[in-house]
Amino acid sequence: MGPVIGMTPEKRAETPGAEKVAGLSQIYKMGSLPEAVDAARPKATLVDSESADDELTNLNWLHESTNLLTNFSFGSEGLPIVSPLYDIEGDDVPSLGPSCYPNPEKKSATSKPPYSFSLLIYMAIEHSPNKCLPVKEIYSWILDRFPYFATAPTGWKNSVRHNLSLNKCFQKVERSHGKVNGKGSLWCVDPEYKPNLMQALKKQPFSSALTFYTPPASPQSGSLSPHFLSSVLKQNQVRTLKGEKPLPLKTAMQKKRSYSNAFGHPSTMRLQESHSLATSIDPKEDHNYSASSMAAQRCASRSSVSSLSSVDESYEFIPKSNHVGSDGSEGFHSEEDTDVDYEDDPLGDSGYASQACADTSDKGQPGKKMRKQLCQEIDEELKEAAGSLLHLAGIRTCLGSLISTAKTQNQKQRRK
DNA sequence: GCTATACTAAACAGAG
DNA sequence: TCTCTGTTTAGTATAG
Repeated sequence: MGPVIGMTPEKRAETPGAEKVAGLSQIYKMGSLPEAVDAARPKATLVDSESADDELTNLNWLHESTNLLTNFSFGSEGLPIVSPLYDIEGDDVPSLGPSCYPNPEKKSATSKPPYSFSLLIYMAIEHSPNKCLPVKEIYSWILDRFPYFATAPTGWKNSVRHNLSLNKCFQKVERSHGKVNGKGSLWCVDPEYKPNLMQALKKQPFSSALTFYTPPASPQSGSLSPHFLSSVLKQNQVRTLKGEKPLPLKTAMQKKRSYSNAFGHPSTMRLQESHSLATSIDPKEDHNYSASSMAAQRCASRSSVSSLSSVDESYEFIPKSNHVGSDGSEGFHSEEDTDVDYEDDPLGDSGYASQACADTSDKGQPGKKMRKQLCQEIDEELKEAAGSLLHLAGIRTCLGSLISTAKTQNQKQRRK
């Protein structure tokens, strides 16, 4: 069984038929949804695929979805877009507005939402432009979408925090340490568990939340993985120690792309990275949420934070001497320059990084323009990276399921 | 009855 | 000091 991904939140929910206003057309459009399920397919493929994709076997939740994806798509790569979900639901729901969210929940303002807290948090985070939110923004989002909580006892906030802390689907990403504004950390969805959450959402009476899924910013960005990011980070740390200029992320990406072009198809590289990401998690990891496994969970959870947080860490490893503002050299800015004020711009399109940049550019220091430009560049890189992480999670799941399916079919053919 | 999952409450510490 | 955030523990409810 998976982590706390909304197993039976609506069991006690007071809004049973709460309308399937799901934006299925959005799901249809969004392409690389790995959670598509063909209910008609027999279960068992995972067993067969064990040797081929070991890391999948540690995800017990996948046993429920071994019928995943006979139909799926990499929307951005020109493959046919077929959404079994769409078929299953059998609905032709009108496309949603720009917000991508129909607000079905508001129909039952006084009723308890049929989602578990983990799903609510997931939706909130996914709905944010940067796929990262501080707790306060998560509260706000939930309050906005589910007015029920406005009148509910404040204990729900405690539950939200409790969930964030305990549920390893969520990763804490430290904000910069400049401590100008904003308490606490940002919370992101661990890409590794994104499919789990999507799966859980799909199991909800109405899976409107699936419409939150957003494809990566660009096809190219699919080549960025947490491992890649952290490797760039490490390289730069070494370079910094050596007194060299840090390698900008974009440069590293270019090098990587040229490498993948030379030695294989880029998509292959992506999949390899995806695999490495997956294998970074202990196969024996306990995914339960029970008290007996809390400690193990916490270990696993905390260890998995590093991959994602490396994006954020990239702000921190540059010594002040290398700072752009001081010598005009390129590179990442130091942590003191990256403070975020979420109160002023709670994750607008500018996002975390750009907000940080705005802060830095207002201090009237030399190299202002250059810094601003660099900040924008970094902002774009981070956005790409964020999109890539999500994309990789989907690709990995798709691949695993495809392998499983192919193996099963092979075996069936051999038996014949 | 047992187990797993989810929710709630409470206490506590640290930071702003 | 107060509030917010994050962590931890304990207890309860529900479903399988």
